[in-house]
Amino acid sequence: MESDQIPDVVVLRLPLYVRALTQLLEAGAAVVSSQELGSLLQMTPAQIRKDLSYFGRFGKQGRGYSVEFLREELRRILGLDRRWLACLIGVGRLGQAIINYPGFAPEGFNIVAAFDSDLDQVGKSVGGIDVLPMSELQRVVESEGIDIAIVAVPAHKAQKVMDQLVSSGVRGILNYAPVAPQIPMGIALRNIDPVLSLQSMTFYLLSPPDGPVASMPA
Amino acid sequence: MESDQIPDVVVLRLPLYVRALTQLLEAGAAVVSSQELGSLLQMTPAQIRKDLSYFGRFGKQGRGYSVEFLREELRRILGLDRRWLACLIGVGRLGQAIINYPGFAPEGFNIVAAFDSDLDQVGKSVGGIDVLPMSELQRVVESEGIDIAIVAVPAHKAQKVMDQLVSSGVRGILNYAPVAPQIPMGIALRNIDPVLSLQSMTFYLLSPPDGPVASMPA
DNA sequence: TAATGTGAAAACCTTCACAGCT
DNA sequence: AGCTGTGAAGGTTTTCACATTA
Repeated sequence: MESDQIPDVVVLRLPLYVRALTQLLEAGAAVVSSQELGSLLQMTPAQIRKDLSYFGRFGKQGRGYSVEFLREELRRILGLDRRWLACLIGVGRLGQAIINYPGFAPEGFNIVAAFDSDLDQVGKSVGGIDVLPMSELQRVVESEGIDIAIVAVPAHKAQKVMDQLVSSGVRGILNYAPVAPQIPMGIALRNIDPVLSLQSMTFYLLSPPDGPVASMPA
Repeated sequence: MESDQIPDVVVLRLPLYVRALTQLLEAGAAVVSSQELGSLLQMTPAQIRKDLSYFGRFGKQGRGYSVEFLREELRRILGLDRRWLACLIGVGRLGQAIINYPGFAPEGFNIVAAFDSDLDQVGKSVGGIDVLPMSELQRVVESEGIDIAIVAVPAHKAQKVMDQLVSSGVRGILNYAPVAPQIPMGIALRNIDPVLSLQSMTFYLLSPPDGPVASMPA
């Protein structure tokens, strides 16, 4: 065995810490305690300290954490200190909204290619990117060094696209199609599904609970 | 004390079951076992049976579950057997994509009003819906009986909007802004944040694990 | 026979509480 | 004096395994 496996839930929380630390940095804070960070994110200080302890010892006892240092470390751990190239599959309405979404590039995620199986779309330019046919997928993924694919195709085409992506060499998939894709081990998958979010939310709208109602932002 | 509290993770999975059952129904399946459902969703049969057992006894021993019956029951439990009215806050690029997204209405989620604090946007029609000023929020939420708000405003405006929504009487919030909102207990909150999803995914792209890499589709 | 429903066990995650460092 | 880092405790979720029943 090598180093202990990091719980998935912990990895899901690290980007939240990075975001909070970025805010603090912009606000001019030099040091932060787990207490403060916790109240900012509505989490317990103990959870934050425990999460960080999986990766090292970043704080100074009696003082807290250097905002800038901790932020840098977490960004390095998550691989956010470099650029990631992504391609988009499907340039319908949703795909176009994704390619024009201004939130990806500033965070280091660059959409550098777009594909569509509809030959009427191929050749068009969407958000400044030429739409290529699916037959070009593997070649472009390899030549450009694309790591991530963003899938915005109709549900009934999603599994086939996933299969093509996996064999093209993409290593991570951000899936917007409302399906539960079958993906081999070793490929990272994240699903974005607002309908699913609403459908679990309504449970709590029917029978308001006593306790707090919230969700992991993921 | 009344009936035992249902774990949140269980509620998050119910819509997945509903979706799989809908597919099975369309494929003409009359009966399904937890085994089959599990392989469709890449979950263990035991987990599915346990999840369902929180709500009742829906199966027949030796046979499995009636696809149609189980689907109906789960839809009733989640409150999906009725319409839900939603309003949209923020009609920028993202907001327009949301209002034009064709996936909500067929699932019973109807966006019936849109608001924006930018008075240049007010009065326009987006996706067939008139954009109203924020000052109209409370009146419209009450008169139309709106339960859910979808937030698509810039990060720096999000918390203020949340506060307005809470006092307007909305009971659930689907948040697309990249922030961790402070919300009082009793309001249901779901966050949609593709950047956060990518930022946790890259961890696994750096150091490919031995185990499977996946995420709750939420 | 075949698959559910469920207590009990195991695994996992969060919180506690305090030793130890600055 | 104050806050981290962390074993241990506590709580929650998943998995097991089998009695039960159609």
